[in-house]
Amino acid sequence: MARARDNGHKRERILDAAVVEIAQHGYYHTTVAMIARRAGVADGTIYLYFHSKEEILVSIFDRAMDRFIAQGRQEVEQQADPLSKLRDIVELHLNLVSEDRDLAVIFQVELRHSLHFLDLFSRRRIREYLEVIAGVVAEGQAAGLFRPEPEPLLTAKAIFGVLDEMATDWVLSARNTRLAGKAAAVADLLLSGLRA
Amino acid sequence: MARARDNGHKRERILDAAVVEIAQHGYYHTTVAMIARRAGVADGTIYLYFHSKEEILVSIFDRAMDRFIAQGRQEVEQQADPLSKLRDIVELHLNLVSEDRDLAVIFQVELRHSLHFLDLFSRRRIREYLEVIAGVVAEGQAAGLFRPEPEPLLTAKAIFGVLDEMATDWVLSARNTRLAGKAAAVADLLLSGLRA
Amino acid sequence: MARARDNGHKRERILDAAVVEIAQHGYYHTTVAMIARRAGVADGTIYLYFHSKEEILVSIFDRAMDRFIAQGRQEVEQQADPLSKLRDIVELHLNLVSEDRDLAVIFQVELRHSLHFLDLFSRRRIREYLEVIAGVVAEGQAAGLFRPEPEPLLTAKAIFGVLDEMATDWVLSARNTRLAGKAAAVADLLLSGLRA
Amino acid sequence: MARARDNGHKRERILDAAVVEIAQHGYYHTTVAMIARRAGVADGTIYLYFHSKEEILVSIFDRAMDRFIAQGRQEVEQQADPLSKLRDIVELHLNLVSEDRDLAVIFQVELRHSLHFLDLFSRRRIREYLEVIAGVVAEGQAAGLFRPEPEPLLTAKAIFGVLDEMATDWVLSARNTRLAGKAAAVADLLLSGLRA
DNA sequence: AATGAATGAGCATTCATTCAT
DNA sequence: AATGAATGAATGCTCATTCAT
Repeated sequence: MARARDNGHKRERILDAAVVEIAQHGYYHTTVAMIARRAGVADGTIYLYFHSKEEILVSIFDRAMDRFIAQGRQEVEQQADPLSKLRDIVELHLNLVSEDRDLAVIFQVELRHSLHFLDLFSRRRIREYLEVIAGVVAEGQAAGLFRPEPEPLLTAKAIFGVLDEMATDWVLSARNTRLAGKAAAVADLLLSGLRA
Repeated sequence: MARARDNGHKRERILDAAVVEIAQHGYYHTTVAMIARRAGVADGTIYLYFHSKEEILVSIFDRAMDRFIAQGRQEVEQQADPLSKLRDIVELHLNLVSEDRDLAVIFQVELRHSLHFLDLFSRRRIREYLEVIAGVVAEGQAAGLFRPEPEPLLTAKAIFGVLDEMATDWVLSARNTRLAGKAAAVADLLLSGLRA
Repeated sequence: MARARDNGHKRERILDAAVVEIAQHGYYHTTVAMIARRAGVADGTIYLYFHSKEEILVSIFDRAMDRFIAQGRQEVEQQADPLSKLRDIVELHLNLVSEDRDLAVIFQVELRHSLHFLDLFSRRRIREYLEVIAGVVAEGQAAGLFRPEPEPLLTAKAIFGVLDEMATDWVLSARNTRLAGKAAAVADLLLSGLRA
Repeated sequence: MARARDNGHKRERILDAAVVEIAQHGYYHTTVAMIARRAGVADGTIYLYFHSKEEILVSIFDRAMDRFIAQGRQEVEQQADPLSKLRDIVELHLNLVSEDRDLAVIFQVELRHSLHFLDLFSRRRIREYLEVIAGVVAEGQAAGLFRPEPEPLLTAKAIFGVLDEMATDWVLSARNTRLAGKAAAVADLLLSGLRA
């Protein structure tokens, strides 16, 4: 069990190291050796935990999305009102992004690398996330709180698009901007377009 | 003059070839030799027109943005009413994206590659585009047609975010979806959130 | 320890292979792949032991100069008489050159390649060698055995020039000439000019 | 005839440009385009006057050796006394070298490039030069002015070696040294070893 | 499990030379 | 004679991955 925990630790350490290196140098300019050095393991050791360099990227994405979606579902369950749910999702999204700039860089920039990658992996998980949002939209429409015309999934994509653009804009802008501080304004903008 | 036209042609042919290859294989998996072969020139010829492989990517972006912004400004000038202007921008954006799928792949996926690239080049040009949109928003607010609270630039980013997400979604989805067909719905969604 | 010996071996094997290839084809026409093939290692392995192709050339020079200067100093210490010392230096120089023709080719021809290289590396080491000779000249002058007028360093350069020209002449001439056999005549020539 | 003179001029201009560029950047780092630009002609024009880049180097050498040997022979003929003849050769050699530093760099450094080149071309011409010197030595021995033992050709090589080393030393040293100023000392050194 | 030396496929770029104009 | 655009062969170096220890 101590051994198992060590391994867990080592896998995590490798992922943590990869996040820092990839955020700083970009996926293609980060070598496996750089990740190994930062993680404090030998190059070959990486391959005991991951099959390839690409799998490291996928794992970073998966680990983060697990946390992301779990937190999103939790928020949604804690609130009764669809309006508050949406407001909370906006806040959560922008908070999570601004909490870990390195991770944000990877999500907003590095994961867009390859059509292949986006296609196979991330899109499937993002669809999960979109469906959480779409559920809230449908719920609000059913309750007569939101305008009934917009299609929930299209609306969810629009909401995600706005949040994603804010995140990218923040990642690419000067460091001192507060992303989280814009959450209220963004939520207002989105809700005013939805309200019945 | 024949020479000048030939050279223009050759540069264009190289860019056209690069668009196809990069859309298909991604920037890092596209070799200069592949671009040269498709353009029907020798490898070395590429370097008579571009200093480096990266400059090809920048040039693809610049050439497209020139056309994009020019058409955007033209549409904006042709319409008097801010509501119609926004509707036209939405339509134009989605139309241009769906007109050339390879170029769209490059814009929605490949150009997001590197923080460095986004930082130095594309962000500056995208800012120009954002300002065209923000101008329309401010105009609509001044005319009392749009709600006065939302900050024009933030709103422009939100609008761009929605359009960009639609474009990415289309690029990553099955081919037979009609992106242009969604323009009306998207425009409604955006305008309903803005109207006073 | 076996590992350490192996590594030493591998580095030496690469240098040995480089001497043969560069002597035969010249530095610029010797590819790293050629050196690797002869050394029996993969191309990439070269770069575990040397940072660049140029560093291989520098290392050949350094390895040889270390041996050369050490042997020169040893000879000088073993003899008491400045006349015998000079005679021994002449003999040693011409012997060492004629012992390894490939190495001689590199010293007499390939290392003269670039002003930059000569400037930075070889000249500094050659200066060490010149000073050993100049020391003997000064010693002979102090003992009244050599004419007092000639400046020791100028004289050392003259002696080195004669030896170097003999070496180059031998390297560029037909193979069957015996360079070492000329040592006595050369020594006589040099000493007759120095003797008081 | 005007045309012929122009061509002569153009060939000379190309050689002059090549001397400057090769002295500054080395043979392998000088491109044909660089030479063409400095000479004020198109790249292709070079090939109307020279078959290859290497032929330019050969031609630089030949042009200089023609002048060199001619002047050497002239000096030798003007003097009656073998001692004065040798003294003049030393002076001429060092003067010519120090008159054109770029050319000197090429002679002392760049021409040592390749065994092939030294072998085929320069050695033959240098042999001519050595024979002029050897002739003077033999003449001095016949007249009883020089010691009879040293073989004239060996002695000529030794003399050439000394002069060549002085030249290389000057080329590689700081610029302000006066090479010509050392001629007297060098001549003394050489003659003291020869005199009967 | 862990290591890290070794591998070798892969690629952007340069530049001597040619040739249509 | 002169041009200079076009060619394409050639090569140093990197780095993901393997495997003997």
